[in-house]
Amino acid sequence: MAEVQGSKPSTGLRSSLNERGQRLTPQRQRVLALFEQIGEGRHLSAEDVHGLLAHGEERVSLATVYRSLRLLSSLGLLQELELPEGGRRFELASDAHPHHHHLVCVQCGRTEEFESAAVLAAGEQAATTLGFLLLECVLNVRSLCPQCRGARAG
Amino acid sequence: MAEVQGSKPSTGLRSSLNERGQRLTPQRQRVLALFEQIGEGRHLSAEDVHGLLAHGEERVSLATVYRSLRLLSSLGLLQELELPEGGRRFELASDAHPHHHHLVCVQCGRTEEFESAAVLAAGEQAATTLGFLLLECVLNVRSLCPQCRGARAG
DNA sequence: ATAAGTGCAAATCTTTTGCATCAGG
DNA sequence: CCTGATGCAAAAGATTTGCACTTAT
Repeated sequence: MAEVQGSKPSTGLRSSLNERGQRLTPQRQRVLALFEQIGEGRHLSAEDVHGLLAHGEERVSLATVYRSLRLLSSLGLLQELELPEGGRRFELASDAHPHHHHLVCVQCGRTEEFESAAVLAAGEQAATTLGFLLLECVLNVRSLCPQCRGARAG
Repeated sequence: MAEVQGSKPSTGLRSSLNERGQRLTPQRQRVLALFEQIGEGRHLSAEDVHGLLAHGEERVSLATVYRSLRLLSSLGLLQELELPEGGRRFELASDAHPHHHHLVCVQCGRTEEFESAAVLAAGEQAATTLGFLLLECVLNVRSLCPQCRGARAG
């Protein structure tokens, strides 16, 4: 099912790179393709990416994974997460869901995503009031999921 | 205005610790007092805390700073931030502003805080919908401050 | 060709731990 | 006293960097 080929999703990647005099390498394509294959809501650390690409010919050195994550983020193709629990993580930046929010269970780590026009509006209002230009707006709701909630309540 | 004395703010600290069979040590008091002295909106890393407490008798070893930050956070007296730019940071947890949001300039790092009932309401609605129990709700707005905005438009 | 990118290993952080010593309750 | 806490230094992770070699353009 998750059989997506690295075939030709890098159209945007190639042009972004060319503009900056940078090159489209198989490593960069693999890293980006990995995020595209696993789907939008997934959060991966550098180590995760390195591990997932460890297959046969697909391997990318950890140093290059770090370099690629930074590059792809700066190109706006990946988004660095802001969830403190457990190191730096990245997810695919989505045009469809540029300002999506996270409901995180602080107990078990379960994460659900959601969107909210009201939140975006509030963020925009705050930005405007202070003269800032909003780029992205992410709400993190630290909470207890149904299971952990039950467990704690005893 | 922000003239808070380190004198006797540890009332809550002492009792919280006693409940858990833990001790009120001068190091823990110093770390907490530092956050109280610098005021609510300030974000400090472990290294910052260690540096700021480096004065004469006040010094606290870095290892203890780390241990204290974790402890104070678990007691709810400090709050770990979720801003990726530049390592783990903490701020004083405030009863007055439990769910405050951050407007962060991605260029220069300038950070402004604000509150919003609408955001909290949205967070609560999402939590309720999915059966989660909301603990805390933090909106991070990545943006460009007036200065950097001007510079970039240049 | 030629400058950018990669892999590897070494160098840097950042954070955690083991252990002997110290001190709060 | 006795157990929890501290400081130090070593250990463990996480991320970055120097360099010789490879490769997109």
